[in-house]
Amino acid sequence: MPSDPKKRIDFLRQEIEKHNDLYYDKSEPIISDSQYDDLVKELQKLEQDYPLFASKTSPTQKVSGSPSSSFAPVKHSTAMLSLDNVYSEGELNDWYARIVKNAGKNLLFTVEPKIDGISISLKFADGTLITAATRGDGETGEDITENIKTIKNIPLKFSAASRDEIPSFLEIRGEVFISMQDFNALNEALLNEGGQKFANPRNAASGSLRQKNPQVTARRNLRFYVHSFGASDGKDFPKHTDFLAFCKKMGFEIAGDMELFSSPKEIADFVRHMTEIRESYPYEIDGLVIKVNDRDKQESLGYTNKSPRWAVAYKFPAKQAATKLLNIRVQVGRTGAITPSAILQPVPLAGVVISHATLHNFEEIERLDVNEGDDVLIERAGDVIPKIVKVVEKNSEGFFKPPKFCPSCKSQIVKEKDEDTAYRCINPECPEQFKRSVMHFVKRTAMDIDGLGEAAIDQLLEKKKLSSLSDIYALTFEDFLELELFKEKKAANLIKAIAASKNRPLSKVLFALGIRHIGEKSSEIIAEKFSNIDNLFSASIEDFLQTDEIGEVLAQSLKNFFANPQVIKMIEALRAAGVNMQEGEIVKKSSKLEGLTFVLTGELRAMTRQEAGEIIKSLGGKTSSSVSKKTDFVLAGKDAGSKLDKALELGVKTINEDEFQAMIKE
DNA sequence: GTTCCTCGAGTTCT
DNA sequence: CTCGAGGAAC
Repeated sequence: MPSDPKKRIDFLRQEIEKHNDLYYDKSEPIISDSQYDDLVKELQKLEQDYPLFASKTSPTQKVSGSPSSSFAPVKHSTAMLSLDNVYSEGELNDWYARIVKNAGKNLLFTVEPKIDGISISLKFADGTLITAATRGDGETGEDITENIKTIKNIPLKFSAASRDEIPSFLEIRGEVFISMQDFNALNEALLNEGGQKFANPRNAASGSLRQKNPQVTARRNLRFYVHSFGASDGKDFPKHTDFLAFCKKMGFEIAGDMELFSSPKEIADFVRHMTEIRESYPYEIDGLVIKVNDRDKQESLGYTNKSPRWAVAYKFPAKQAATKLLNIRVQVGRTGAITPSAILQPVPLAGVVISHATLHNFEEIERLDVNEGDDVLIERAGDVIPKIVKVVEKNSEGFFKPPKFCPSCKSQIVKEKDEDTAYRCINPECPEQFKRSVMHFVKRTAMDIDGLGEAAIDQLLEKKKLSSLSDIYALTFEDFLELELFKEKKAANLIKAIAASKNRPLSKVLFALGIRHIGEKSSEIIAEKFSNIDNLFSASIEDFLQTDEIGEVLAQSLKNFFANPQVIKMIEALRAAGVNMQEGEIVKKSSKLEGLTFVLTGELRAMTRQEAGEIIKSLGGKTSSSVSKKTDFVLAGKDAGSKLDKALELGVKTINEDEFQAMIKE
C-alpha cells in the first residue's frame, strides 16, 4: 500500500490525463500501451480500495466509460472501416463499373464468405501477439488481449521457419465467431444453469469476448478467421492473397471457401451458389465480401469516410416466402390516420406463421402495384415485422385505392398536405378514433389501468358508458359486472386500478391525453417545465417554443389542444374526478449515472424495460429510444435485436442485466 | 441547406 | 421494429 493513497491517486489521475492528451489529441504517445495500462490498472485498484477518494471525473471513468468494468482503449494502426453493401446483381454491376472506371480493366477479385461474428484486430511485434482489440468506433477499440489468448486457432507466436520472414510489426484483422453447433450447445448449457440464452451466434461471440474472466471465454469454443490486412512494418504484401497466404503459413486460418474471379458475372454465379448452400454451413454467414486483390490498385481506389472503395459486401437476401394476399384491411388510428394492412393466406416464415403484413401507407401500395387476390412475396424486416416485398403474380386489376370515406364514421377522408403521405379521418367524433384514444389512455406506458382491454372497452362503448375519456372515472363496480367478461374479483381489481391511476404524474397524464406530436418523451419535458396543468392552459406559443426540443409544430399542436373548449371540459372533469394534474418533484436518489445515456433492448429478467428506465432516471441518467454515437450504454436483455447490432456496429458499449445490476447497486 | 439524432405513430406475433 | 419527420447543430 502506498503511504499516502490520496496523493498517489491524484498523481495517477494527472499522469493518465496527460497521456490521454498525448495519445488522442496529439497522437504522440510517450509511453507504451502496456505502461499506460499499468497506470490505469493501478489507479483502478486504488480507487476500489479507497472508495472515499472515488471521483466522477477520474480518467478511469472517462476512459472506459464504465463505472464497473474496463477494457483499456487501443488505437488501431489504420481505421477499421465498415463495408459498403450491395443486395443485387444490378448493384454489384454498378460497383464493378465504378471500380473499372477508376482502376482499369483486368482486375482480379477475391470473394470470401462474410461470417457473422465480431471483427477484431491483432497486433504482432516480431511475430508475437502484443494486443488484441475490438473494432470500437473504428479508430479506437477495447483491449481484449487476455480473452483473445484463449482462442485456440490464434497463434500467439508466428510459426515461421526463419526469423527473416517475420515483419517487425503486423496488424491482422479478422472475425471471431462461434459455430452453429457450439452456439446451440452453449445456449443449452446456459439454459440449464438458469441463465439467459443468446439470440444468435454473433451475440454469443460478442458476449463471450466481453467476459471479464478469460476462463469463461476459454470455455466458449470461439474461432478466428483472418480476413483483412491492417498495417505492417518490414514486409510488403503486393496482393491480398499474398497476405492471406502468409497468415496461413504463420499458423492462422482463413475462411475456406475463398475464390478468385475476374468478372462480375462469375462473382454473381458464385453468390447464387453460396446463397443456396448457406444453410448447410457450419457457421452463420450473412453474405460475401468482394475485394480488389491488387494492393496497389486498392490504394489508388482509396476510401470514403466510412468504407474502402475497393471492397464491398454482397448481403444475402432476408428469408422470404410466397403467399396470397386475401384482403386489404383499412384501419383508423387514434389520430385519425388511415393505414392499410394486408391479410394473408397464413404461411410459415423463419419460425412463425405469418397472416398479416403491414402496408404502411397508400404510396407503398401504389409502389408495389398490389391489390386483393395477388400472389406476393413477403419477408420479415429486421427478422420481425412482416412486409410485402413484391407482387409475384398479378391476379387483379390496378392497385388498391385509398378509401374516400372513413371505414368507421363514413366522414370524408382528407390528405392534409399534398406531399403528405398520410390520409386522415378528421371527424373529432369518429367512434374508432375515440376507441383507440381510450386504449391509448389506459395503456401501460400512459395511465396504466390494468384490466381494461380492447374487449371490455368495446362492450362499454356499446352500452354507451363511455363518451369522453373522463367517463372512465365515473365507471362503477356494477357497470363492470354487467359486462360478460367480468365477475366480482376482476371488477374489483379494475376499480382499484382505475383509482390508482389518479395518482400518475402530469407527464403520464399529458401523454395519455394523446396530443398530436406529443409522445412519451415530450410529455416528460413539458411536465417538468410547466409543472401543472393550469400553467399549460395559460402558456403562449412563445412559452412552448422556449422549451427544449419543442419547435413550431409541437408548440402549435399544444396551443391548439389547450385552447379547445371540449378539451378544457374534459380535463376539468378529470380533475374533478381526482386525477392528479401536477408533476411531482423528481426524486433523484443519487447522481451515480449522471450524464450517461442508455438505450434498452431485449427482454430483462428482474424488471421490465420501463422499470429499468425509471431506475436510470432516478440515478440521474437518461434513456433514449435509438442507438447513436452519443449513446453510452446499450442494456441488452434476452433476444435483443437490431439495436444491439447497431451498438456493435458503432462500437457503443453493451452491458447485460447483471452488469447493469452491478452498476446501480449501491 | 444539410446532416444527424431522436421521437412519434404505426405495425406483427408469442 | 421501422418509417417518416421534427428539432438541433453545423
